[in-house]
Amino acid sequence: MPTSAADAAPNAAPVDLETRADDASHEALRLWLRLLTCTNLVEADIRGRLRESFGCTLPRFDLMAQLERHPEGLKMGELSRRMMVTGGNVTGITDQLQQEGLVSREPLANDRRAYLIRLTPAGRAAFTRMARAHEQWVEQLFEGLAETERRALFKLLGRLKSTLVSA
Amino acid sequence: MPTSAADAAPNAAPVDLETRADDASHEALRLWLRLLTCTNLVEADIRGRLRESFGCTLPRFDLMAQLERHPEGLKMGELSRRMMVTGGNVTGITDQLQQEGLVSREPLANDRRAYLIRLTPAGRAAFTRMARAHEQWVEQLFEGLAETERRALFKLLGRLKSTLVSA
DNA sequence: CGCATATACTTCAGGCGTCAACCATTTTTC
DNA sequence: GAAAAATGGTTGACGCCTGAAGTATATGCG
Repeated sequence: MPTSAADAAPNAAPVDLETRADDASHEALRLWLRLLTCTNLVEADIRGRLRESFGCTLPRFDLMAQLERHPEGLKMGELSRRMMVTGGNVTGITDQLQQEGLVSREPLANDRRAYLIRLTPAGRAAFTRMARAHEQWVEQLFEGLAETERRALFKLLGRLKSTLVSA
Repeated sequence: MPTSAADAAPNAAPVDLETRADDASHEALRLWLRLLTCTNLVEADIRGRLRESFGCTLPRFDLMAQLERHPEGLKMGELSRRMMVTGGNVTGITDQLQQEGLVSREPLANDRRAYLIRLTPAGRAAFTRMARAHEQWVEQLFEGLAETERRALFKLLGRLKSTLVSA
């Protein structure tokens, strides 16, 4: 939780521009802090429930979720990109899910370097059970916001996201 | 990155309520997903810069930031609560910062179980340098949003946060 | 007082995540 | 075609983070 270093006592020097700059920074900082807090709160809640109810972790769930919506299979790199984590990380999670028989690594005809990762039937079944609960949890977490608020928030985050990726 | 299990082909069964419920869930899910993405993008950027520019990690920076704004010192438990991480985690990070001479653990008169963690002069100096850059990074990351957008987003996140903690 | 409970912190095992280095296989380039 | 570069994936070292169990001190209550 970052904070700022500059809430010192006021001084007599020309503070116009600097004060404005500081204020802008503070404002952005507080926005960022709040964004992070909200994400942490939601994430902690979901992770806890996932663990309690299904003995599953969030990353495992997320990986399976990607596969679920891409039944044709995904390569490791695609998984990595979609999950916004590094390749090495995906390797580890995939290894475990494969060990547990929830996903499969199939060789690719054209490219002998790559695999195609898919949910096994068991994996699909396990994921479906979890996804139902997961959807409800998320809906509950956000239902304190009115429909219009959710829509507005969604839109603003969309704006933010687009400026972030293009920056 | 969670997704939903239900974009199957349309069927003829009565889909009214269920469809609505699904839509509401999908909506919340997409909102959550977008929130997470934005946070991840910002966090990754800042972490990378912090590492490149100062060889520091985000958690270390955050811990020091908490101490900076509480010069009277904080107990481990307070740090843990403010940083929204477990106590065990704070122990580890504090150990390292202490090793590096950036923070100090001072015994507490009333309570021999607790310490008071404080920035050392060296720690304060190091943090001040980093905080200056950090503020600019954050401001840059959000400057793609107009002032009114930032304000609106800040407000909406405040609403979300309050519903989350009270839930 | 003396026991029970609560609090402050640490430790440990294990999973997540990064980065950097590495191997194997394409693809490019000349 | 062969050397060079790019791509797909894995590995290993290291740090963050959690949950559960453990230690030490404080507090409450009979």
